[in-house]
Amino acid sequence: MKRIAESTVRRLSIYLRFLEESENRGLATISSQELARRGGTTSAQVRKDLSFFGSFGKRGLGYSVPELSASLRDILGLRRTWNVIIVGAGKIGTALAQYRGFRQRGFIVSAVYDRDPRKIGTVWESLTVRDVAGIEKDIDAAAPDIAVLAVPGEEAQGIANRLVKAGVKAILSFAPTQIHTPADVTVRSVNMAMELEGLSFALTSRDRNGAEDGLDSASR
Amino acid sequence: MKRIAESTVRRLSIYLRFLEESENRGLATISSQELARRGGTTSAQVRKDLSFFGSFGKRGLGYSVPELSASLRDILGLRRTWNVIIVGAGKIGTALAQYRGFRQRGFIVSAVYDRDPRKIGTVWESLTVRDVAGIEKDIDAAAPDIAVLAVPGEEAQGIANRLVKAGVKAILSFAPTQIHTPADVTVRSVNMAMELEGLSFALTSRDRNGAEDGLDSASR
DNA sequence: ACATGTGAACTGCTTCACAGCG
DNA sequence: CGCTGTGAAGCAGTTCACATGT
Repeated sequence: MKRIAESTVRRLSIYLRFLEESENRGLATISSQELARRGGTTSAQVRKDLSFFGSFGKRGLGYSVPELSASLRDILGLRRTWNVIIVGAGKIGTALAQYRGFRQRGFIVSAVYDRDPRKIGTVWESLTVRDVAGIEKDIDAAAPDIAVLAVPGEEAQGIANRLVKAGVKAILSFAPTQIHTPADVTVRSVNMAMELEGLSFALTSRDRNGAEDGLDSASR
Repeated sequence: MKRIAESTVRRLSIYLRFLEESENRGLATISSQELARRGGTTSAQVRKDLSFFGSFGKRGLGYSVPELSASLRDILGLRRTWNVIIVGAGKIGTALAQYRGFRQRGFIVSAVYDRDPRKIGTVWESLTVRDVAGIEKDIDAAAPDIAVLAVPGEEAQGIANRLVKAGVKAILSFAPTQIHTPADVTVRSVNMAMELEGLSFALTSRDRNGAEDGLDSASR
C-alpha cells in the first residue's frame, strides 16, 4: 500500500467533521466542491485525497454523505475504540482527562498518571490519579493504544522513553520540546509555544513588510 | 521580502527552544549538525532555514548560541510582549488562562471571556471572566494582538467573525472545526480530534500492512 | 581541516485538465 | 450535461554537493 501524506490524513479528518455535521442535518449527497469549500481546499484536492483509498462518489452526482462518512471512519480507524492513558495531571492533563470530545470519538481515557504524591490518589471524573512509578506494570497489563504526554518539557523525553520501552506505539505530546522515538512509534505533537510564535512571526513580518499582503487564510 | 514557508517558521521555534536550553547550560557555540539532531531534521535544512534571514554562523566554527538565540527571537517577533485574550472559559480556556508558559514567553493574557452567566464574574489568577457580549467594545479599547478561541465548535466561526470585524489579526483556535477568515488574518489551529485521528490512522494502517514499517519518527 | 551558505537537483504534494461514466 | 477519478504538469520544500571563508 502506498504511503499516505500526513497532510492528506489531516484533511480526511476535516472532511469527516463536516460530513458528520451534514449527516446530522439529513443531507443526502455532497460534492467535492462543497467539501472543499468548508475544508479550505480545492475540489481536485478532495478527490485526490479520497482516490488514495478508493472510489466513493457517483459521477454527475457527488458523494453519499452517510456512505462517505462511514468510509472515512473506516479509513481513519474509528470503528473501534482506543485505550488512552494520560501522563501528567497538571493543568493540561486534567483538562484533557475531563474533556468530553475524547470519549465521544472513541478515545477512552483509562488512566491518569503523575509523580507528585499530593496528586496521586485524587479522583478526576471517576479516574484516580496513579503513581507514574508503576506505569510500566500497568502498560504491561492493559496495553493502552495511545499515551498522551502532558508533563513538563524536561521530563517529556524520559517518560517517552519509558513508554516506548513498555510497548506504547502512539504518543500525543504536549511538551514544548521535540520528542524522539524509534521509527515504529508514531508521535504527534501539540506545541502551544510554537503556535503562538507562529502568530507572533506573522504579525511581525506583516508590520515589517508594510502590511499589504498577509499570509494565507484558514491555515493548516 | 520572500515568503517564508510555515514549516520553516515551525522549525525556527524548535531551534530556539533548544538554543535557550543550551544557553542555560552556558554553551558558547553550536553547529547546524547538532541543532538538526535535536530538531529532528538535517544540517542542510537548518542552514537553509536560517539563510532566509541572513548569515548567522562562522565558517569552520558554527553559531554563537547567545547570538543565534537573540536573532531568532528577533525574527520571530519575541522582543516585545503580545496582548492575548482568551474567549471561552471552559476546560481548555481556563487551563490556558492559568498556563505559565504563556506569560513566560511574553504572551500576556489580559482578559478571559465567556457567555455563561454562571462563569461571568468569577476570578482565575487575578483575571475576572468577562461577558463576551461586550468583547467588541473591549477590543476597541485595548487592541489585543492575539485571540485564543476556546469555545465549542458550533460557536467558533461566529465568534471568529466578531473578532475579525473588531480588528483582531491573529487567532489561535482550539475548535475541532475549520475557521475561515479574510486573508489578512492569520489563524493557527490546534485540533485535538485531528491529532488523535492521525494516531488512530497510523495504528490502523500499521496493522493493515502487516506491521513491518512504521511511519516516520519525531513527527512534524 | 572544518562548517557555513547556497545554487542546482530532486522529491513529493498540489493543481490542472480532461476522459469516463452516471 | 455534471461531477468524479486520475494521469500529467506545475510548484514548493527538501536534500545534495561544493565553493567559500576562517
